[in-house]
Amino acid sequence: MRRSKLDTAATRARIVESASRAFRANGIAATGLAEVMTAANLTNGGFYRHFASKEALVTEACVTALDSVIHRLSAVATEHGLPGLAAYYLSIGHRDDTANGCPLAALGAELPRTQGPTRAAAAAGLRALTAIIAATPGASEQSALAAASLLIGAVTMARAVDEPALSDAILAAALAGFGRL
Amino acid sequence: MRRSKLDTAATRARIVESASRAFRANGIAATGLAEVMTAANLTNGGFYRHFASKEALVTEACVTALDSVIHRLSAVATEHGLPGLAAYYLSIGHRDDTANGCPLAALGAELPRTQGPTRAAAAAGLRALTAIIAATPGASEQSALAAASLLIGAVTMARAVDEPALSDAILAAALAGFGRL
DNA sequence: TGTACATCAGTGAACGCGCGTTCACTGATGTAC
DNA sequence: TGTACATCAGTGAACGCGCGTTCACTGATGTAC
Repeated sequence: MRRSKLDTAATRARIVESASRAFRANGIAATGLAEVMTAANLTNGGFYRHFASKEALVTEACVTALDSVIHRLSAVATEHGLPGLAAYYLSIGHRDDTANGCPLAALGAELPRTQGPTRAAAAAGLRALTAIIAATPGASEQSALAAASLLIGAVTMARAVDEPALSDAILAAALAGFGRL
Repeated sequence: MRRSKLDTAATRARIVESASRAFRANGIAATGLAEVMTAANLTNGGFYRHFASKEALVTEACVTALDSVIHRLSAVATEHGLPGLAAYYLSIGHRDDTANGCPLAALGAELPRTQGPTRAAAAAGLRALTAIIAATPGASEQSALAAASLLIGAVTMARAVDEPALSDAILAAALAGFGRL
């Protein structure tokens, strides 16, 4: 039955939230809408009251995930400086919590195959991450872009390999390398 | 009808080759076996004469792609040194030819969700890339691991964003940063 | 070396299944008077 | 402010479709004598 505007907005937010975690954890193509809706305590059918298509949800889920992660990273950088930001991004906790981590690292290879708005959001997210890194006396925009790429590549690879020692070594090497960029 | 052992081996290689390109170009989850078989000039049904499952093909396709790319990168490094290697990996040509490029950059985010053998192959590939970079007087294993992560992250992001200027800037920034690692 | 037969690569149709999407229906919410 | 009715969020079943996989069949290849 019909719900209040407040309830409707809350439901929509719950779908986006659940999708944003599922996409990061299992990939966009491998995540079904039924799975997302079930995780949000809803049934399939209601989906299209909130979104025009799966792609529209993908865009919103990416935007939301990026907003949340950028906000968190920004707070860490303010409190602990650039070394703290790198340590946080390259932490074992971040590596092991793909579902709540940076979507650029979780979905990187899938982003080229998403639609325009999603890719634009990804670009904005990368710019934002770069801006956080560049907001330091002496840091150039260019070196910040390289540093951001290093963070994303390292976490992606740390998750890809199946040898714990190598995975840890990637994070440690990237942390050391981050200071040199 | 039955084929000669030579023909059979050639067919199998054709399937692996076609799969290795399709997986890199479109992702593993988004690539169907029918698509792979059609690209290899075969029909669906024959697939299981050569492979036990899609996952088995994924592993072989990754191994093959990694072998070929590592071999190419090794040759470039021998001929043009480390700067040449970085310039090659971070080239616009590599960025724009995902189907024939490095599978670590093309499939990075999908690798955590593949089976053991595929992830082991990815780890071996990353080690091989790191070894090529570390095979330079004065280069440490650790900085090579960070450098490899930078290359992979940069190409992944250069493909993800939809703004050509930003994409080019990522590659340029990574090339400059590579020298500092 | 020649013959008879078993093997098996490849075809093309079919299997069950889960996908994204649609729809008729319910009943509380929101709106118009 | 109270009433009558239109709206629409959510349900649950169904749609067509393409997926990975299986299978009966064909006929050239490989093998055994």
